[in-house]
Amino acid sequence: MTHRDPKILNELESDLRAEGVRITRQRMAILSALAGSADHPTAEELLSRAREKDPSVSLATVYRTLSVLVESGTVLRNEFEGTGARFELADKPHHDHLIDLDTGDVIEFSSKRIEKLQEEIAEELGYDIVYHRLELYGRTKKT
Amino acid sequence: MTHRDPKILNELESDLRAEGVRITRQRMAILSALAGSADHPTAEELLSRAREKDPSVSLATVYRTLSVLVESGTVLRNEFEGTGARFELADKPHHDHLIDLDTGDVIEFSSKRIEKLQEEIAEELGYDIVYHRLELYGRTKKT
DNA sequence: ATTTTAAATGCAAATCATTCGCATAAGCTT
DNA sequence: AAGCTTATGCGAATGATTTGCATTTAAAAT
Repeated sequence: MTHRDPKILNELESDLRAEGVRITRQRMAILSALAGSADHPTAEELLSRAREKDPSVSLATVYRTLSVLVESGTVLRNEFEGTGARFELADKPHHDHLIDLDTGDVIEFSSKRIEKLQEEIAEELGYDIVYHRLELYGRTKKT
Repeated sequence: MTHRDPKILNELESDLRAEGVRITRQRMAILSALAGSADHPTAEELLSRAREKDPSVSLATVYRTLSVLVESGTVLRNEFEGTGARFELADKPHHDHLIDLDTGDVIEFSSKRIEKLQEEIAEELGYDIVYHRLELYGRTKKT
């Protein structure tokens, strides 16, 4: 039912333990809910998915856990237009997003060339890029 | 005191009238406050700047006016990280933004090549881009 | 210029997403 | 198993933005 090998969960858990992050029932429920998500869920969506594994999880804990996971670099927070923040596991190489305006679907893509150009632009302006955000909003081409 | 030729205000006004937008004292105060801003003010900042011209302006009206102006394509709304939305007059050619993480300064830039690559990527994914958002977050290079 | 009519305004209350305070519960160290 | 420290759930607080409503006002009609 999950779209990822469950092995990743154990890895994530030990990585987090190694960083001194306490592993609680709720945190594991949230983490596995996220690992089992093929989309980019909101905190609210993650809450209901996590509750399937542990009904005691509260929304506040989802937010607090996500903060911890984002701090540790385990999770990425995206703020697309419209909805609240959307989260994803940071276990894939860097990518940007294309959002389907009709369905809300989020498609991942990446472009070495765009990244390179961004660096060049920042360089010319005398800046070092710490991070960036690139989102394309569009609709499927009518053929 | 303004960084733009005031001529633009009259143009904006007649364009808006032509679109059937009612011109009120408050709307003019907000519009001219924005035209006189060299930065990317928030609604709150715009409120205090507009109040210098017309003290009767309220925050609700700033928001309502900005909505109208965004709808009409006169104003662009940006949602950078951290603060609330920031606005700018849509009288310049398209550009993206680099945000200085230390000062909050917003620098505009544009890259034909990046735009082109975005189009190509969307094309490959079967999409037409309606709009996009590209923001670089960084700090000045230590020399 | 005055009336008319639909739309804009100010104010305060309502939303929405997210955060926080606090008393209780539960990890992790020994 | 005991103790210390951090995490949790709950509900209240926050911050940005929106909305309902009674009142004012811009622009159209007279």
